[in-house]
Amino acid sequence: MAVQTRTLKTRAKLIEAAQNRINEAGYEALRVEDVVKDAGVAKGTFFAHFKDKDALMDHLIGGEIHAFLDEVELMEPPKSVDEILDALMPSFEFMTQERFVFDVILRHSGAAQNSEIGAIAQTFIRNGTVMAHWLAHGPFRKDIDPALMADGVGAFQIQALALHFCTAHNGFSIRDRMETYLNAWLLPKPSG
Amino acid sequence: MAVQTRTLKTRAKLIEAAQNRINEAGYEALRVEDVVKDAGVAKGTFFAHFKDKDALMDHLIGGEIHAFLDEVELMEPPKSVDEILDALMPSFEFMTQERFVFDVILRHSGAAQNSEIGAIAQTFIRNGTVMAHWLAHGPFRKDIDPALMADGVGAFQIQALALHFCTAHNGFSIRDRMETYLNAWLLPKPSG
DNA sequence: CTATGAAAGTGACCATGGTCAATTTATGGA
DNA sequence: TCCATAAATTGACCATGGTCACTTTCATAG
Repeated sequence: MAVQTRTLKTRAKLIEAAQNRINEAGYEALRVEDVVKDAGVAKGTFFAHFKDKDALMDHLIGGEIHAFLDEVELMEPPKSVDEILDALMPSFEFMTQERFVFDVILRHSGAAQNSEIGAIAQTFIRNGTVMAHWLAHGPFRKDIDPALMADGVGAFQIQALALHFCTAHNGFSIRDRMETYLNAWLLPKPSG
Repeated sequence: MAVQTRTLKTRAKLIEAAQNRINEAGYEALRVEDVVKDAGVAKGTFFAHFKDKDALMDHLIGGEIHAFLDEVELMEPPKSVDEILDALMPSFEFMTQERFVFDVILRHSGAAQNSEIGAIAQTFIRNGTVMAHWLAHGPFRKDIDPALMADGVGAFQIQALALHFCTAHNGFSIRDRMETYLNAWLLPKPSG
């Protein structure tokens, strides 16, 4: 049997309720119990729709990041590290709004450990694709595969975000740190 | 008043009980209730010694990693990417034994968000120090600060470990992936 | 040796995510 | 229209991490 309209409606109610709560009080404060109460369904229903609370978080946070990527994909390939940073900063802002959000992203960035790939993991893949295309067409090092370059940008992204939450490493903004990383990664000058 | 002997004994009992359980059934299966039962103390006592379960994990996992670093610090500075990998692999093995372990490490790698720095975060700092020293004295690129190089190695480490748990990225071993990363990061050849 | 205040320890209790046997609702065929 | 089956939903219940008012133990001043 195909999925019923009812199912889609319930799912929509759950997601809307969750989003509303998050808009009010942030991601960390979200409680499954509140969501099902607002959505007017039983607790068990929630878990029929989402494997666990984290799956909902993956869906919602992944959705936000996908929206940023929609913007990013419309851009011209950047011609400098600075232009790359301009493109990345909006999503960085989102990812650092709450430590909790970044933790969810971290947990899910390496893709689902088992089953199918989640929304956040998808954004990383999508990000890699866009980035590889950009890097292949920009004024950057040519000695390595653009996919590898993109992979590295992803790694430095995580690093910069992680250090942002680290009390020992303040004083540098994420953008400044990323700029240092990307210059060293994309524009190495080992001879000079 | 100074800390009492009693305190140290209780703490030791808790840690020993936890370590035994972990040796039996792994990190993920650890239950606070089991630990306090084995240690012969009340649940509340556990939380008087550790802020939360994660703090115990940080202590135990951080301890293991510190032991690897003890070995690493005795080594001669490596003369190639391959030798760096030889030095890193043992701890990689430990970090990938359980997805759960890697998640704990990820959560704590960026140092404590608030209060004082945890054991795992310390290992990252220590690792950075050793690595910077190595890189400064090895046949690697000279156009950037060794500390920055070390920082990058850390970022690629996380990336390689994360991808190891990603079903979409199998076929490459961690070591192979790290080798690719480190060659591109430490020995760039943008001209050729 | 005893009183006293601080440190350590206790366990009933709470918060919250997650499960599952039972129930209700939808769908398609006879 | 009615039945059989699958899908969807329910909510009591469980697992487990974490809290806190209270009790016990310790160290030291007098």
